[in-house]
Amino acid sequence: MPELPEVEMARKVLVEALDREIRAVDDNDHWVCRPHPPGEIAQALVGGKLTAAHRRGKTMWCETDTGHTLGVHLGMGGRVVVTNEEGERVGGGPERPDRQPRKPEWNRFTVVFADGGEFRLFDKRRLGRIRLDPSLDGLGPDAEHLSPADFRTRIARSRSAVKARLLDQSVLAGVGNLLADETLWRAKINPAAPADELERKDLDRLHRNLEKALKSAIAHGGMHTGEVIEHRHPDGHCPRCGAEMRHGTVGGRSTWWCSREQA
DNA sequence: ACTCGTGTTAGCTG
DNA sequence: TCAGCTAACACGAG
Repeated sequence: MPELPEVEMARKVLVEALDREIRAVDDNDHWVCRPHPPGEIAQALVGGKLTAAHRRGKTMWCETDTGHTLGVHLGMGGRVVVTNEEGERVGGGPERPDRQPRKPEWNRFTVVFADGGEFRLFDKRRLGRIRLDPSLDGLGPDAEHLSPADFRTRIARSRSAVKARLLDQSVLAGVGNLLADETLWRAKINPAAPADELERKDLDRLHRNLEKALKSAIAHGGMHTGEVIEHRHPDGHCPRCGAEMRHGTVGGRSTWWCSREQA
């Protein structure tokens, strides 16, 4: 689920976990908490507090008053859950009903506060990740705050497909598969076009449409609200011109584009 | 029954 | 050095 817009919503939930004394931590999921052995994250956090919640791209991290930072990544389908002393969810919108019964083992990481509330990483697929003192080296600047000039030089620095450049988190942080397709569709650029062959006007148009797509997704509650997203399927048609949508693999990911406008 | 997928990363290959 | 592929994670959807 999560791309930059969804992760920003998760960060706001995480704010509800700040300034509460940490009584216990369950860090026993060795995959989600790798490379930390069980107990290592707990030892670093218990007795302290989370003091700030940050985000760059899809990566979140909390400052603490114990000298550590706590990295939180949602992977493909992770969710941040924060509860109050009554065990009620806080910080999110209206709680959407779960289709399937929620299995306790899908809580991959838990921080228990002295007030009885909790912060949990809920993640069925186990693709999320919790790390102590994560390095942000190698993570590009946030996709939301990038100058046109910086965007142009970063994207066009390689001959890879332009979609692969958008997805590369070291180039810019926050663009996932759906946002990449939405942005390229809005800009009418073929996803497989070599990035270093794009003209300046194409790169600037791509940047403007990335900002528009991001702004729209954040305002409407996530990438699923993108204009072309619902047309990414066989028999789908371009919502602008009506031409057939094409499908293929670009940058190693499933990709849909308009056969006429993004030829 | 079987394939695909909103993400990341280490390891391998040409 | 760069670019592309694969496996691993584990579940839901079609």
